[in-house]
Order: sequence, then structure tokens, then C-alpha cells
Amino acid sequence: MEGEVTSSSAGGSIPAGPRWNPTKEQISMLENWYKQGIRTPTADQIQQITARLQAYGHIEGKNVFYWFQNHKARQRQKQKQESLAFFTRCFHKHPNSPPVFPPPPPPNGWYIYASVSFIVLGSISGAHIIQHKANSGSILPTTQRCFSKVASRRNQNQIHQWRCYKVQTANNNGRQETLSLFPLGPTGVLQTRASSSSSPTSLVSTSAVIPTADLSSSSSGINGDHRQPYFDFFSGTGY
Amino acid sequence: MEGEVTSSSAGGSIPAGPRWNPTKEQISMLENWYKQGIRTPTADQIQQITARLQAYGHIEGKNVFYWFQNHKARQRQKQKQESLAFFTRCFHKHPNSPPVFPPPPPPNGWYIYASVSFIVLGSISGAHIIQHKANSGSILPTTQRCFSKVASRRNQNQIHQWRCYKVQTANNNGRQETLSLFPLGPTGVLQTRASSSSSPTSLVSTSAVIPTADLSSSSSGINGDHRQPYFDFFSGTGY
DNA sequence: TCCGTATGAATGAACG
DNA sequence: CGTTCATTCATACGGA
Repeated sequence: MEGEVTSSSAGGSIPAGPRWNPTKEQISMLENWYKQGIRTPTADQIQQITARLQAYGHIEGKNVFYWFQNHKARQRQKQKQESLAFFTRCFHKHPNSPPVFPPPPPPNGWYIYASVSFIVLGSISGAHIIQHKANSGSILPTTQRCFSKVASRRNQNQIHQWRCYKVQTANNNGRQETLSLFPLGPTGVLQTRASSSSSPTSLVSTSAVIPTADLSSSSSGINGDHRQPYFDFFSGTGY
Repeated sequence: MEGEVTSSSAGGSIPAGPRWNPTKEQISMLENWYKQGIRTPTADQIQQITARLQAYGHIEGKNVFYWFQNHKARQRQKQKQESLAFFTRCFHKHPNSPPVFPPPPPPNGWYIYASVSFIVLGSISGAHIIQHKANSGSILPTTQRCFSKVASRRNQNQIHQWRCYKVQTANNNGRQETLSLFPLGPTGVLQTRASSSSSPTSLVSTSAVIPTADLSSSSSGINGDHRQPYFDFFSGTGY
């Protein structure tokens, strides 16, 4: 009853076009709207948009719906990858390339390199915090990272969030203190609905946030010229 | 402490079965039940259903639960889109195709083109009413339709409903009286539970209804060629 | 012609 | 219950 979509079989009259194939103009306009901040258009918006796009070729509401759905999701996932790659790079000893972070001027204490990720155009997602123990003059790739996925209690395996742990290195006993979750607030860019993102326990402001722009840009030119600043949450200084 | 749940740390992985992948038979049977009128099965029903479906493959109660939830929701949403599209189309100036409604032979007054939509397979949804100002001309089915979008207060921009206003025509001054909301009743097809849809004040019969069939068909085939100018219901302008 | 990637479509699973 | 997210399936497309 429902899956008429593929009705290939007998007909032959192509009841339902195989699949929408957006024209250049349509994509262009869609991206435009997306840039304007539209993420999950309401039924009306979908109609409006659909109507406008029909001027450039056949298109239905569902196409618009799916487009935004997919675009947002993929944007998000791309972002995730980028930031992940970013961090990976940060804490990876690249044989040939210099560390992303400047050779930390570390005395002896904890340094926290924090960077926000997933600031997906106005909606929060989360932040990552990575920690490193400074040892002597340089960062140890012997990372003391501390990521830990945390499944929300509600249902079996719900959404995960990253929890950061403080990890002792050198002279410690392996004890770890939990650092609070570190979520972000919306960037406010055309953000209509304040991102729901459950209010976390202790919320660290986004003050020290490294804007998405930097992250994303870093993705392409990461290695070259970009120097990502870091921010020390404790001392309140960065560089 | 808590993150352990999903990650079975030690041994194998298989944190949580990937996700239920319904077999053809299961889907078929579920759709069948759905067609029988089942929408939100009770705990018992879910068990019964689950039990039966287990004969065709692994399945849990929650799967059944989710299935109905999703199916119903998507059915409804699809319907919404279609009808919305329908109306949008109605008031679109089709370059090549005649308007759905007879060429508004507008005199000067308000014309109301009313049509019910969402008769979704036995469940109500609402009615649409569209409004047009007549300028000069002849008539239309004496009807004076008038549309007015009504966004439910619940959430910012949730579902909208159309409110119908009684509109004077010919010898009127353009005055309008509000007509009560115009919801529909279930078509009665295997309808188990009278559609919840808030009990409206005065219920107008579906007499003038345009069958769902028409609506859906319109989505793909209504206009041979596609090219539809956009119409802004609010500003009253299109392009 | 085969393959990898981009992306349209669908849908299970949840969230608020 | 409506909305949103994460995955997955399927197909269009471009390069080799």
C-alpha cells in the first residue's frame, strides 16, 4: 500500500519518477536557504520552497524535505569527521609535520587544549576537550586523552556524549577525576529554536570556543598555515 | 560508571543488536494490521503481534511499538504534505493548466473555496479553506471560501489548520464572520477509535470533500508539465 | 564497463 | 504525538 515508490513492474509508464534529480538552480537555491539558516523547514516552508523550485524542474515536497534532512545530517557528519581528524592530528606525532599546537611552554601542570566541535551552523552539538599533561618542554604525544562515551540512562543505548576525564600521567596513580561535560550553546546564527540539548550538569561557557570556521577551514588547510590557538581554562589564558 | 552499558568492554562487542530489520512477511503483516485499523496497539496487542511475528524472524515488542508509531506518523505527515501541496497548487497560477477551481469569476467580495483534505484513511486531520478576494466577475459556486491558517499554539510552528470564515459575497461589504474550525470525522473505514482530533466546536460535514485520491494523484500527475509559480499566502503575492 | 563517491530515499529509534 | 537523528539502501555520476 505504501511502497508505491518503486512500482516498477508492469506499468511501464513510470508512475513515479525514479528519483528526483535536482537541477543546478535547485541545488543552488536550496543551499542558499540552508545558508540562511533553514535546517528543518516546516510543512509550510517546504511547500513554499517546493513551489519556488518547481520553476526549475519537477520537484515535490518530500524532495525538499529529504534534501534538508540529508544535507544537515551530512554536514554534521562531515563536521564531526573534520574535528575528529583535527584532534587526531593534534595528538599525533606527525613524522614530518610540526605539531598543531605550538610547542607548549609547559611548566608543569595541566594543560587543556579545548576545542569545540560540531558547532553546526547554529546548533549545538557538543564540545571536545582534550587534555594533556605537560611534562617538560613539550607535549607528549603519549596522550593523556580522555574521551569516554557516555550513554544516557533513559533508554538502553541512547545518545552518547563525550565526557572528559582528567587523567594523571607521570606521577600519578592512575586516578582520574571527572571533568564535567562540556556542551556548547548555539552560535545564534539564524537560530530559530534554541537548541534543546539537554542542560548538562556543569555547563562550561563557550567563551573559549574556537569557532567552527576555524575548524572547518583547518580541515582543508589544516597542515599548512593554520595555527590553532589553545585556551587554558584554568589560567584563563590562551595565546 | 555509566558509560559501560553499551560498550561491553571486555569480551565481544555487540553492544546492542544493530537494529531490527523487518522481514517481508513481518512488514506485510504489520501493514495488514494497520489497515485493519490498528494504530497504537496496547501492550497486549503488541505482545500478541510480536509473538506472531516472531515466527518470521527476530523481533521485539518495542519494534512493533515503534513500527506503529512511525507508520502512523509518516502516514499523517505524508497526508499533510499532500494536502498542503494541493492547496498550494490550487492557488497557483498555472501557466498552462487551468486552475483547479473554476476561473474565479470574482465580482467583488470574498469567495471561499473550500475543500476538505486529509481524509486520511479513516482518520481525520482537518480541513482546508482558502480565501480569495473577488474583484469583479461572475461567481463561483456561490461559495465564499476563505482560508486562514491557524497555527496550533502548542509549539511554535506546529501543525496548522485552516480556519474557515463565513464570507459574504455579492451584496456584502466584505465583512466576515468566523466560521468554526472545520475538521472532519473519520471516514469510518475500519476505524477503531474515533479519531482523537480535538473535538471541534461545530463540525462541518465533509460534503464538499475532495477525496484523498484526488489529492495524492495530484502530486504527481496533476499538471503535466511542471512549472509553478510560487504564491505567498501571506503577502498575497506570487511571482 | 567497473568502481568509488555523492546523494536521494527510506525507516528504525528516540527525544521533548 | 510530532519532530529529529542515525543508518542504511539504492541509484546517478564521473573517472580510469
